[in-house]
Amino acid sequence: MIKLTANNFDISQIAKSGQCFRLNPHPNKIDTWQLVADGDYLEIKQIPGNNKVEFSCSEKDFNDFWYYYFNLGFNYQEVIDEIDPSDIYLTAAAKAGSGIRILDQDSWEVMISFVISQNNNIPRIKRTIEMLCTRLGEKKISDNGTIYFTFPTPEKLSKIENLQDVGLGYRDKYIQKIAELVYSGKLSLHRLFGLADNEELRKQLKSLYGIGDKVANCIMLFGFGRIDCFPKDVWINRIIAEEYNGKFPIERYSEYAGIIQQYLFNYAMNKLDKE
DNA sequence: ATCCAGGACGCTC
DNA sequence: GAGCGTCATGGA
Repeated sequence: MIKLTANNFDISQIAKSGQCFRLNPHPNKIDTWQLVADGDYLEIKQIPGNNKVEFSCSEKDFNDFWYYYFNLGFNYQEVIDEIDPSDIYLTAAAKAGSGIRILDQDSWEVMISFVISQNNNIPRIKRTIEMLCTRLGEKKISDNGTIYFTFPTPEKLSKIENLQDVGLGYRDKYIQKIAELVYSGKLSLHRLFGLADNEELRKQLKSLYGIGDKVANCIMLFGFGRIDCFPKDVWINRIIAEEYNGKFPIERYSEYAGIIQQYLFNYAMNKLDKE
């Protein structure tokens, strides 16, 4: 078990920020969340009253993996401090989401998860993904005896005939095609990682059946570490229309636009501190 | 019951 | 290139 002091780290805010779908409150442990990621299971406990956090993993696993997964080397306060103080809405949003971090998630899982997310709501996205994992993932048992299911592999998803009864709706054909491309080797996520140019990566993601501009940006932000991507979903578009007269000054925050996007999205969707 | 959801596709024009 | 209807499904 690892215990540390972490600034700008609030696991509850991260869980509710809509960037990941398999991070949920533990059903019977107080102040504790459970996470399945990259085939592993982790419990995160947020100690109330200070900024200490406990991770249920070895020091080696923390140093080799979870430290990067939770983006702990990045100073989020510097981002918050650079927000235009005259921007009342964004200032409030950043305050309400000051514990959010952009998780460095597995690109395959992010790709499929955000294809599922289109024209969908978060509770149902979570339920669908959980069903997908339970039926097609690998069953494992954590060190503390918790049973969990890993995210299904490209091979599994490409070989299943009846994906529709997992609750994917019309998106089943998108998922199946992408899974086939990855499983066959025609699409290499490793090769995509090598594309340093955002425009080129975005173009290649959007060439896939079922991935448009918004989903491509989410995949880049959450699965490829491109924190300068700014996905525009219905919530963001609504905020820009209602709070910014149709024009948000994203160029001011271009290097870390994805973080700003998360503050805005989280604030609006969770209706924080708004009368 | 009706509207909506971390939208994309395919068809017009 | 912009403007529409359509696409499953269930949460609120």
